[in-house]
Amino acid sequence: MLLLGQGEYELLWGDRSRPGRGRPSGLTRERIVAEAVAIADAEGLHKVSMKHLADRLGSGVMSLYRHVPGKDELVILMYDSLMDGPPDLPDADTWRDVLLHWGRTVIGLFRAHPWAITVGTSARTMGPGEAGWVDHVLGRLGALGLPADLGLMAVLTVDCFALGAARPETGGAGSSAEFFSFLADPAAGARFPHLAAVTTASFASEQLLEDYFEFGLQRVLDGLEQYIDARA
Amino acid sequence: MLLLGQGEYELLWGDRSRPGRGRPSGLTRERIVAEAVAIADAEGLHKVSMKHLADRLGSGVMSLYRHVPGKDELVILMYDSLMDGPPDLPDADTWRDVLLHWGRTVIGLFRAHPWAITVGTSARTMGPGEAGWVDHVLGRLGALGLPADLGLMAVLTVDCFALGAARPETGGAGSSAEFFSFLADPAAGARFPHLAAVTTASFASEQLLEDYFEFGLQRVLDGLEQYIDARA
DNA sequence: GATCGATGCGTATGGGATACGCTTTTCAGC
DNA sequence: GCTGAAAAGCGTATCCCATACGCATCGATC
Repeated sequence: MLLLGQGEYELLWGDRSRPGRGRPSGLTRERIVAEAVAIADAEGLHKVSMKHLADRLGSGVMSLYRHVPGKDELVILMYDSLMDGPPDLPDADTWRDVLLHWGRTVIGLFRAHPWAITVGTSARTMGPGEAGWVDHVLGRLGALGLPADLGLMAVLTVDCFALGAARPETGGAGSSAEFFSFLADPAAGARFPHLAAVTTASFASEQLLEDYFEFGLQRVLDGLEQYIDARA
Repeated sequence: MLLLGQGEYELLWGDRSRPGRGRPSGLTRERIVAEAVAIADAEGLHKVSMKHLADRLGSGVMSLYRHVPGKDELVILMYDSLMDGPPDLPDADTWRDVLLHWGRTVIGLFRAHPWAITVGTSARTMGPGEAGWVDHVLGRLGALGLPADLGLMAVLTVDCFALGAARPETGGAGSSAEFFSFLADPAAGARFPHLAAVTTASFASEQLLEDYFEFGLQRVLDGLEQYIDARA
């Protein structure tokens, strides 16, 4: 099936129904996208080449282009496919807990698929998967009494924070020590006195640095709560 | 000058002094990096190719490799070079205002150099430029009475939010309308009822959606303030 | 069974990164 | 000044990648 519009909207939301005529396809967009995600998860996004992908699928390279307009579009579809189906959110009694679980789910997604971080920071059009996820949380938040427009702002805020905190390094252990490894050089300590002082102090409370996502998330929720309470 | 270690640490922090011997270089790493940044700013990161860059510099392609180990490393250097010199922060009387300006400065950087967003979400080692910026804010925060370790956590939190909010689309006008354009289709409205309800409501308070960075930043600062006050 | 329309895919093209090795240039030490 | 070590500059060749084009193939509809 050929895509007519070249915009992302057409790509993500366009009519994908097949006219009855013509040869039915063995390859499907879904298979292609799923395999590409598998490669990206296992070997990194830079290993997702049309050739490698076609080999895995047992097809010719150019066959892929019957189902996907190009490489860039494939990556966009890969991203949206990660959010196919509702997000796995535990039950909660307060909107604050819903947002807490939402934040953890979002960062969990990016930690499981680090290649998606890049896509998330550049996507321009919301796809059906992402729309489904957002719709789902908004439903939960609404049911717990959070006004609609505030709910959207809250979700966007938590989203932004989670996305920004999701740097690949965050996932690994001992990352902060590595991040600040340059301070081992005494000259660097003199060049960056405040930073050196701070990190020396902070290595005592190492926990904080390692868990800065949880720390920040709680702060974000505190801030949202304060704003929403003031509104009520 | 050839780089021995292939790690980012060596790249960013390694000894770059030149032994007296040998031909002095016309090209310098600084010139190369600066030109690459100029290309990325004007034409996008994907237009920064070794060939294009060499042409601009009036040199041969392979000459670049005498000063930079490879393309990936060049991009890392480009990123860090954006933070060469102290950040431009207005004077402020409270640590809250310092953090507010910090957040705006950081997102301003990413809005001015959208290609840097991708790098920021993947960088693993802090370079001298970034260290200088962080050291600078920490100095300001410390002078206004914020304890050192809390300052670092606060800066990291604001950083994460700014980075996550810095999607390229954020800069443009009318982006939220485009982002939700799929809701124009009545079928989508039925499929995503909560989202449809919310956005219909939200388009009344369009301001909020367009300025969600400012909104979120204030919430983050509220949350940090609450936590820090409770500590004191 | 003829036809139309879609699929599968081989080949060719143009670009990109970079390994290798040769040439050129400079300065340290004589 | 001369000489040679050391570093810079860079042309060539190689390999990988995305993708335009066109042809062969296949199935459902008529």
